[in-house]
Amino acid sequence: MTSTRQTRTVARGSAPRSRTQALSGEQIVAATRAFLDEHGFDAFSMRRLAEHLGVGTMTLYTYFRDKDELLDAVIDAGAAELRLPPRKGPWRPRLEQVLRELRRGLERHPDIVRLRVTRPIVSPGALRVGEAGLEALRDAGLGPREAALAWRTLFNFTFGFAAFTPGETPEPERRQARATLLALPPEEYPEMVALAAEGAAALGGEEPFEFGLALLLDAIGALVPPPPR
Amino acid sequence: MTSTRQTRTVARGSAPRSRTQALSGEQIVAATRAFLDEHGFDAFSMRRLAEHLGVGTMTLYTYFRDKDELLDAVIDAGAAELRLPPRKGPWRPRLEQVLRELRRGLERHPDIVRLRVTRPIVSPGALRVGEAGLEALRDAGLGPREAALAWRTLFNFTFGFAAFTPGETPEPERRQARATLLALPPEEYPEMVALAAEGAAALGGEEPFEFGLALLLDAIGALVPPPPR
DNA sequence: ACCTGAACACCGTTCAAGT
DNA sequence: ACCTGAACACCGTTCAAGT
Repeated sequence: MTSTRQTRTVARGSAPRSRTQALSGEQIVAATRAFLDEHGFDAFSMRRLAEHLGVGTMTLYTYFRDKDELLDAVIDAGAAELRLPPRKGPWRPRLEQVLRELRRGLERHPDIVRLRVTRPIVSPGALRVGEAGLEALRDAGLGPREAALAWRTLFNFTFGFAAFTPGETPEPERRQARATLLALPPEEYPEMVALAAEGAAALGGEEPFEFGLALLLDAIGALVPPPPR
Repeated sequence: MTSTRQTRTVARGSAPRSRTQALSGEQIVAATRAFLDEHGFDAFSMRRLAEHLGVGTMTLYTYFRDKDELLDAVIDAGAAELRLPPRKGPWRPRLEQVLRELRRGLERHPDIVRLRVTRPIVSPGALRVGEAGLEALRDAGLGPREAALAWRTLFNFTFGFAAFTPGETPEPERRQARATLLALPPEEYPEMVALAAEGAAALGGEEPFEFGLALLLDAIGALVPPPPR
C-alpha cells in the first residue's frame, strides 16, 4: 500500500523523479490500478497511462512487453492482496472465505474481468487462490480429481458472478429493463413477467451470491465421505 | 438458416445485389456471425465487416446505431436458435437441456462472451432462455424468489464456464502451463503441484461442466419441498 | 538499461453530401 | 431511406535514435 500511495503521487503531478531511476514496474502496475479504479477500463490506454505518469508512451514498454503483460501484472497484484485462510480448521468456512475474497477482488476491477478472460492465469499471486481452495476441498475429504472438479465449479460460479452481475446498474437502465420485462406477452413469458411484477429479478446485494455459494457448498458437503470410525 | 446461407453468399463474393435493397439488418447479423466464426473476435471490426460485405463502412450504420447494437443483435440471433424444452415433463432433464444448450450457444462464440459481459441482455431471444429455466424451477416446486436465485446461480455457473474455460488451448501453451505448475515450490503450493503431477488440472471435455451441473441440480433438488399428500 | 518522438497500420464514429 | 468517402480523434506497437 505504501507503493500505491507513492505511485499515486507520481501519477498525479509532475514531481521531479530521482535521476537514477524514473520508474519501476511496480509503480506502473500501481498507477494502472489507480487509473482503472478512477476512470474505468474503457478509458484505459497505454498512451493515457503514460501521460498520467508524465512519461513518454514508449517508456512503458521498457518494463512490459505489451499491454497484455501489464494487465497480467495488474491481475497478479490484485490476487496477491487477497486474504486467504491458513490450512487449518474446518473446510467450509475456509472455502467461504476464499470465494468471498475472490469475488471481492474481482469486483474491485470488474472491467478487467471482462478482458482477461481468455488466457489462463498462472501467475504466482493468482495460483495462491486456487491452492487455498484446493486445500480446503482436499481437507474436506475429496480425492484429487473430485477436488479439482469441485474447484472449477466454484471458481466458474464466482467468476461468472463477478463478470455477469451488473453491479451498479444506473437507475434509468434498471427501470428500462423492468419495463421491457413487464411489456412481454405473458402467454409466452409467464415466469419472466411474474418475476418482473414482483421485482424479484432485481435482487441485488450479497444475497444472490451467498445463495449460490451455500447451494454449492451444501452439494459438496454431500460428496464428502462420512468419517471412518 | 435460409437467411444465413443467403447472406454467406453476399458476404463471400461481389455478387451484384438487387437494386431495390442492397442489404438488410438480418444479412449483416448473419455475415457478422460468419465472420466471427471464421476469423475470431479480435479480427472483427466494422470496417472489415463492411469490406467483407462489399459495402462502404458507413452503410452498416444505416442498420445499427453502433457496434454494440450490432453485437447485441448477434447475441440475440444466437440465443433464438437454442433448442429449448417445452413446459412439460420432469424439471431436471428440462433444466439440463436449457443449460447444455446455453453452454453450447456460448461456446460457438466464445469471444463474444468476453465483451458483451457488462450490459444486461434483455432481447427477446435471450429472454427465452431465462424463461425456460425459470419455468423448470417453478415446476420443480420452488417459489418465485427461490427460483430466481437458483436461476442466477445456474446461469452464472454456465456463463462462467463458457467464458473462463480455455476451450482449445494450443498444445504448447498447455505444456507451458503444466511446466509452470510443476516448477512451483511444493511447500507453498502442495495441492497445485500434486494436481499438475497427475494431470488432473487439465481435465477437459464435457466432464467438468457436467460435474458442476449435477452438483447444482442435486442441491436444487434438495430444496424442493416433498410433494404434499 | 532506460527513455523518447515520429511513424505505421489500424480503430469507431461524425459529418456533409449524394441517390 | 439508403449509401458513401473524407475527416476526426483516437489506438498499440515498431523503429531508429538518443542518454
